[in-house]
Amino acid sequence: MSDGHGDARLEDVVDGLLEVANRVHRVVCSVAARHELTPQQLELLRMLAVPVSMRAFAEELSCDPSNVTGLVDRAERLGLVERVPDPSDRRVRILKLTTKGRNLRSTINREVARSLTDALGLSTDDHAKVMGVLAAMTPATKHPPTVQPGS
Amino acid sequence: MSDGHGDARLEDVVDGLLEVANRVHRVVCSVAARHELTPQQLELLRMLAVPVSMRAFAEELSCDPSNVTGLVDRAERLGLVERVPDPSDRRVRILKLTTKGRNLRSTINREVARSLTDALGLSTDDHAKVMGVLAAMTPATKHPPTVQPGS
DNA sequence: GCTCAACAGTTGACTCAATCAAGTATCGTA
DNA sequence: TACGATACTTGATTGAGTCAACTGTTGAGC
Repeated sequence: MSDGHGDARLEDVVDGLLEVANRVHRVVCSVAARHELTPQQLELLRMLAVPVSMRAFAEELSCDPSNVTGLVDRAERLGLVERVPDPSDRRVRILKLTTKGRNLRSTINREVARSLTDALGLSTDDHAKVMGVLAAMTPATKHPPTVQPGS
Repeated sequence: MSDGHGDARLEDVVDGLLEVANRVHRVVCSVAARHELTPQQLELLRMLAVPVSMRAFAEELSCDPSNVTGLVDRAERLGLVERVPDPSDRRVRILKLTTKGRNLRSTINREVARSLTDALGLSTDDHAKVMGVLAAMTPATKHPPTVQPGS
């Protein structure tokens, strides 16, 4: 009976956030499983909208570069990504989705959106309200591409 | 420039949700790491407010029971939980936090709350609004104890 | 031009998480 | 008492993640 949530306790907010994060994660896992991917491979697909170096990818994931090697090895074996040598620096490998990877990415993004709204019971009316709250939560983490379309 | 979020696109809502879930996860990982725990061990501590059987715990996690065996083995080795035989059914092991586990649980809950509000930039004023949205997202997943206090 | 430190990525060893299949012990019931 | 179902464990296997040590490449100083 949360009629007036004016008395929202911190503990409840925290529990709610962890609960929602949990549900989101399960949705991601189930969509991934449907395509015989691991959640990390799904995440990799989602993040590779734009090609990046292994290095940059490891930083986005805030994980060890050697972890990315393994991730990409497996994704490459599935034909989803490729390592393209960077002509301007022969140390660097650029990660790029293959055609198969791009197609799967679109499919998955659609399915995640659908499953997520479904699992969280988000009506279209809620979107604006949710976005308001989400926007307030993501202050400085907006990373717009910052790539020069020219070059 | 999200001035008017009346035109919130589904894609943005999904991205926002995944982003927030991601941040929440990182907060959990960092608090866990601070206490030399894995995120799963932290989750175990959080979930064991009330003792449950291995079986029930596996179901809450929706994972294989054998996974719980490993999880609990490691947590037990750290002195955080114990397996208590259920006198009414000798097949069953009840998972219970030790004193050390309970103490660590309180500490961690406090730290998660603090780090979470910090990482998401949640002012106290936001709590009510956030709770409103969260409550709307968690329709049927409220699992109140359902235990008979009388027994 | 040559040297050397810094950097990008990989490898190997290791731990944890997770799944599955098969096993042991216990329970309930016919 | 015998048997199927249940609770948990074990062993094998895969993926994810870390760390330390390695290979190649780059770039700056000399």
